[in-house]
Amino acid sequence: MEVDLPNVPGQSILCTGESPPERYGSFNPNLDSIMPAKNIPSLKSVDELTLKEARAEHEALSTEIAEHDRRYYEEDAPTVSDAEYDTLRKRYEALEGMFPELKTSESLTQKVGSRASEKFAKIRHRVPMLSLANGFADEEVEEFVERIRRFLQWKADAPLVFTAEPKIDGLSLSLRYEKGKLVSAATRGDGAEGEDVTANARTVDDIPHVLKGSDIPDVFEVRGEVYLSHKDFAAINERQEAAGKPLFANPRNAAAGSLRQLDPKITASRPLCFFAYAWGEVSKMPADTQYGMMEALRGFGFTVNKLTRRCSSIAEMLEHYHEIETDRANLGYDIDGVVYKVDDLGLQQRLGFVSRSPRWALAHKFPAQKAVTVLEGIEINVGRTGSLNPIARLRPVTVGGVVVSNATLHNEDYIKGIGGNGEKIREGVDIRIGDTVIINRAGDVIPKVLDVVLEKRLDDAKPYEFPTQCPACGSHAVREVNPRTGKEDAVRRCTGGLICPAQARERLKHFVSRNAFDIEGMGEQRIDEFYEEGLVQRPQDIFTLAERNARSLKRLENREGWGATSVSNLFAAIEARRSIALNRFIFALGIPHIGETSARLLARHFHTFDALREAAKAAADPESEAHAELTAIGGIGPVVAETVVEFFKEEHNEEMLDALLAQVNVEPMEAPATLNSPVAGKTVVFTGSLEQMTREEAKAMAERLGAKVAGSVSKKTDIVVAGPGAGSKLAKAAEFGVQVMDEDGWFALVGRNGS
DNA sequence: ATCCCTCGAGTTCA
DNA sequence: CTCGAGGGAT
Repeated sequence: MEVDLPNVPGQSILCTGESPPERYGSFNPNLDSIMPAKNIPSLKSVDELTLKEARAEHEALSTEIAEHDRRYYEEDAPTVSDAEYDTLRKRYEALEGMFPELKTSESLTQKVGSRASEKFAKIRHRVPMLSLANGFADEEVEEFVERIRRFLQWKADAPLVFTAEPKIDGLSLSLRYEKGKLVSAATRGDGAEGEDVTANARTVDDIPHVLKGSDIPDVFEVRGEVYLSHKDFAAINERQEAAGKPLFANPRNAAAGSLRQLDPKITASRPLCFFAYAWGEVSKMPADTQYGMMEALRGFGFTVNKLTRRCSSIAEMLEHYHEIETDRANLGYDIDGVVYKVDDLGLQQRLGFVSRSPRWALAHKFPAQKAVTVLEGIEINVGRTGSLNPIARLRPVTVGGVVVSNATLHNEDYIKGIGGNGEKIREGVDIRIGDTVIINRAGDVIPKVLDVVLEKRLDDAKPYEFPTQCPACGSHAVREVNPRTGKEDAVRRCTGGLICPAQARERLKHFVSRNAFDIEGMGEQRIDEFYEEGLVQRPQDIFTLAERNARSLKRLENREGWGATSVSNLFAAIEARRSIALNRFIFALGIPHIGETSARLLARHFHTFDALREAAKAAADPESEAHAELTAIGGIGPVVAETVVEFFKEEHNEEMLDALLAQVNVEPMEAPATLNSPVAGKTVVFTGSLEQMTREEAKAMAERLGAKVAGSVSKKTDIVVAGPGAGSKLAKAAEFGVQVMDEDGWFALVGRNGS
């Protein structure tokens, strides 16, 4: 058996030109983290065109768009993604905006029946649609309940009631009713913003157009799951087959496909069902428990799942879980687990959220489907940070309706059968090429090698030798030793740094990615090509591309598959990003350990890029004030500070920054919007034992109000909330003259529930 | 010194 | 979605 080490280890994922599926955003109350860059700045290159050029481009676009429209409407076979279509359309409109004489009666913008600029309009959820924490083992349910008891400081014998209901495997939908009438329906989308599928939702029998009953809140957002029964799924697939159309892999895909039909008539012909189980914005709550809400929903005319129960102990929860599991095959629709929720809505509110899921709910999933296949090879990809990432190449196998041919192997130790904190496969069992392996899809998504079938191991199978040289540049690849713990890092990294082409490409991909510069049309493939051809090798090259192209003989327009339009689209996308928010800019640099969150922390603290840069350079001396300032930022510790310092020390980076800053405008970050609360922007320290709330609750509450919560008192502290038994911190507060109050004082200041 | 949580950086397929 | 590691609390 041979190992195929690819020369070019970059990713092999296809770039469709469409932006990748939305990654989850952060669902903290402040949603700025997931907001796209503000308004798109003017398309600069349009106003540089002469009328003659504009006319030519306008005409070309007109033909192209008309053709896409025809394909879309008449053949139902579009050849471009919606995103690409939109770019064309926007450019077209921009041209007309600049040269109104182009706007004749022949213009596509003047004709009716033109395709809407996007398939579905977006709807912003007033209350984000969150995901649930999940677990597989019974113990995880116990931990979940324990965690809640601890958080609430609930005594062991104090009653705590949960609801338990099947977790439907469909699509989440949010329905908005105003004065009892259905006004809109939106898919979950990324949780913050979904697609408007109102017309389609109206065709679902289980979704009432008007709520029943008398005491109906003015605003009621009902959430639940759209799904297809097994019977209807089979019928739809029969019809698809008869019509020679591709079959749906599973009921969930079929339901998704049906709901996202542009023509509601098609949706109407698919017998979709809907279970209600949650809510978003509600002007007046009809009940104060989860179970009560379910009953209320039924009263309003919704279908709620019959298997919803109230449970008052872990034993009851598990019993109901196993009951549902036993019944699973007979339900007639797909479920993938059981959801537990704290019944009391007051307690739900107290429990609040951890990152992006509620602390008061857990999805207890059924064991994931497994499959057996053969490990045909191990490939090594090189990441942006130089990490050597092993990928299992598998003999293709179907797991849960999807064909899987790759899976991650995590790192060297995982292959060797040495477990870190996470699970190892099995004590002392390593993974070898040619092995028969068991895989599943973790959380039904990411394929993972679970175990090796040792009985089937080939006699000549040898332990896999993890490369100690970078497959891309040949540099040494090492596992650094963590100076604190004296332990080796789990990942082996290429030491090639700037000379490693794989790292350079990955850094570029990061730079243009959605949460960084977000340059549309700069996908994996295009970066790879441009890099290869020497057109774009460093971030700053992106912004001089158009200029160089204009001078060069080897023009982009002459490349195969490139027309004037694709080139002007790309340039327009680049121009649109010449101005960028500070936090995005910092994130885009790809400094190790600086992700979205830390980038925002730095942006908020320094306000301008120059300030950050100055501070980082001054912090080269670990004894300096600047160094202390860095580590004083909450969330930035010694390791992260050091990495930032190192980044700005590097001469190549200096050069890159100078070149880049000559090309782009980094918008200073304004001081965080002062929330309308008495503690907004203040730094609060809680000390002593708190009697009316737990520390965690206090912290969550203060942060909700826009305050920063610190652990120790300094001269930057604004308020110290001291309970009984407060000691040194109280003394410090006196020393610095910081305002001190007790819990009652705190509540008097901010109100009982923190609103 | 050790826990717990959050974050970053990697990952699949359609 | 997962892991490992950093940061902060204990």
